[in-house]
Amino acid sequence: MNNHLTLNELEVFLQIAETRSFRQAAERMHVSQPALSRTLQSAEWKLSARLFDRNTRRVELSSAGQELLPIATRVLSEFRGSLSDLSEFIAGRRGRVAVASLPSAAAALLPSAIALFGKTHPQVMIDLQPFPAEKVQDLVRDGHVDLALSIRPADERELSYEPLIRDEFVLICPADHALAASRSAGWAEFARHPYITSGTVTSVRHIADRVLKDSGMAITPRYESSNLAVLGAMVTAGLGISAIPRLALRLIDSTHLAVVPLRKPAVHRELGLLSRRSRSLPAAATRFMDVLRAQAKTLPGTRRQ
Amino acid sequence: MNNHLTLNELEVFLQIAETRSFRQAAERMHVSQPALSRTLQSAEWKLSARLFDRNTRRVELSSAGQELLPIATRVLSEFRGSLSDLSEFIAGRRGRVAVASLPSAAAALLPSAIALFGKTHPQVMIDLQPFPAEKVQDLVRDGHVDLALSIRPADERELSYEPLIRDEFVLICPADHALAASRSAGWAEFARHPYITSGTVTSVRHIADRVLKDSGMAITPRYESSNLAVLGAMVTAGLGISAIPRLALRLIDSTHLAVVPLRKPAVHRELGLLSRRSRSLPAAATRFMDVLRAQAKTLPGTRRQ
DNA sequence: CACACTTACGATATTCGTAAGGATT
DNA sequence: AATCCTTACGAATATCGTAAGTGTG
Repeated sequence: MNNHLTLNELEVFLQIAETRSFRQAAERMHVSQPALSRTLQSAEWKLSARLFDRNTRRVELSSAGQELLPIATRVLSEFRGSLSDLSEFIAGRRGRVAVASLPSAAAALLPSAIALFGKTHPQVMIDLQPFPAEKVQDLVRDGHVDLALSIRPADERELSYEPLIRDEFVLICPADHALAASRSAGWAEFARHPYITSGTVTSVRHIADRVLKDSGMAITPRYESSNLAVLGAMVTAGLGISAIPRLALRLIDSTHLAVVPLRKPAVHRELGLLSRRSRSLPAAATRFMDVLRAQAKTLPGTRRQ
Repeated sequence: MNNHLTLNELEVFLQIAETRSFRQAAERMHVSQPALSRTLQSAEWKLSARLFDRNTRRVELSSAGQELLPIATRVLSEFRGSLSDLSEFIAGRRGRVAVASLPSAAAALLPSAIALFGKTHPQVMIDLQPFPAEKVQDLVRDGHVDLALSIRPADERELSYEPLIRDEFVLICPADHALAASRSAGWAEFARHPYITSGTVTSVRHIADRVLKDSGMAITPRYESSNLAVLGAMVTAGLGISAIPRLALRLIDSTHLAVVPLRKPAVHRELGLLSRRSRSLPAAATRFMDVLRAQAKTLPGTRRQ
């Protein structure tokens, strides 16, 4: 025989204590009165103490009952409160979502998505961490973030990747540059004008290098900056021209820049949702991914795959 | 279907979370492993969320499980702690006992009883309230105290009375008084010497008055004091002699007093345990009553009935 | 005698353990 | 192949509701 009190027994005790009547308590709990009577007896048997001094006309708390009353109230309310908090979490209405992202996506796509998500999920905290692609992958793989916005990972065994947006490469040059008025340009321009590249570790650099290598042209960068804002300033200053994904424009002061789509060949950087396989996501994270997918469709200057 | 979590389900969850293994958790809880598996599934079904990301080789907390872990720990420990406190109370090892008592018994019998009780019940607080007999009865009847030490109540329908000690009346006189050396005395002495009585509302006064009336002697008090300590001082000062129960000597500075048993006739004030009928006593109060009964047997100058 | 709690008893629902199944290393 | 979690199923246990019983005002 188990001599631990049940939550139901506590509840029965509480209802009898409140109504001072077995019959009314039974009505409240939608059970027959004998059933409730037996439940209380079971509790009393387990405690080896009467909880109510009662006869057919009076029901009063015994001393043990008086001692149990605050306990039952506290335990039950804490139990329910906590479990209700938990179901809020499970429903995705409360919690924390850790998101890693390439800096360009963090600046271009995520702020509006976070704002939209926040309207329907005020109790969910979004923790946004901008990092280069490799670091982003590590964060997802190690479980430090729930999801990420990044390029397709080399190894998809542990990581799940879902394409979201295609980000077109554009040429940037000073507003008064000869190319500024062009409707489109080719990568061959980087052989004719000083070429500024982004830092060696970025995904942008990798893609640009590959395109230039495939083209067969021998193009040597004139300058290099691992910081896109600095790179933008260098272009503005007339030091040269560069190629960046359109989304990355959000990281640059483009007031005095001209932006020309690169169409020969057209090159896109694909960005997608990264998450860890074999790990269930918090519901809030799943909801946030839904918002990101919806948001990606409406992004200007990008095309869905 | 009830969709409230069970304490057992919480416990199962906690054990699995601690051991990260269904099999080990089942051993700890002394149930078969399939039973435990089903219990967890029931919890997951009720919450509409997986609590562990698991396969046959790995058991890890899901995000919902991580959220539930501190809740389960807190709820279960509070539940057990509170119920363990309660069983201490029910066993009489913890709690509070409110005791009312005639002042003489409070001074003579109760301090040593409380000291003895305190040795075996360090967690029980005794609240001792000295009052005249009528007030004592009211306190018991209204439930303000659990038990009392007093004279037999006039109405025993609501109050239960159990005789405990018989307290012999003694004559007190100055140490240099003519009666001081007597081995015993009669109530007739109060006709031959100035007689000091206690206040009108006390049980001592009622008994003395009745004895004197029954004796047929016309004895008028010379002085009166409702405070026994003052009465004792008056006797010491030579203003007269008095009759008090032997226990009341504890309320008096008897350094310069002589105490002579009153034997013609021998008169006793009976004191007993008073408690309320139809009301279960806290276990600690019952234990204290046991100590009082034992203590009463050993009291010098009194005889058990 | 009317009302409220308790006891009795048959029916229902829940929980359990054993045994077989399936998946991962 | 070994280990661990899941599913299946019959058995044991617990809980329930109806009806009869008991006591109090």
